[in-house]
Amino acid sequence: MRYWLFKSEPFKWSFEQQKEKGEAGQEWDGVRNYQARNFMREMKVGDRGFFYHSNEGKEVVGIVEVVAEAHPDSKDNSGKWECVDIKAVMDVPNPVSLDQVKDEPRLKDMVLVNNSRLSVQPVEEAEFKLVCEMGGVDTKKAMGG
DNA sequence: GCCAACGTTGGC
DNA sequence: GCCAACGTTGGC
Repeated sequence: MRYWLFKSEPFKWSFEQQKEKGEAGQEWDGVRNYQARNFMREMKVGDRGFFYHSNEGKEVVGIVEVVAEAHPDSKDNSGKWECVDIKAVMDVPNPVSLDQVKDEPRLKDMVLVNNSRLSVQPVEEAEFKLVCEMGGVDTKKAMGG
């Protein structure tokens, strides 16, 4: 089991919209970055991730789960790009802001802090757990245990 | 709205 | 294959 972070501008695709898709989940399409694509290729069904709102909010607002492994992006004609499907698992009761992440020394190595432009990122297990705790999330449930 | 950081493109 | 120019992202 690995952990990830999915970034989206809320006025393009918000966690609210993600939740409306329910158990079936939704393609995480539109990623046009090789690094991000390669991370998606590494994802397995059942992996958990954060749903992060960039630009507006700048906070971790939800927990998601990978429900389909990398497959061609249905919105792409070039054949180069792939995406996974994810579903919403639960809200983060107290969304964890970028400022909070930056203020926490134990999170200084998070990709979110060091490579803020990458839209799909890996998250270390310890980082995932800590952010869950900061957000008031039931850690066991969030981490699939 | 600005601009730094980064990734991609294209001329050579 | 290098690198300058350009476009995009995202924090501020």
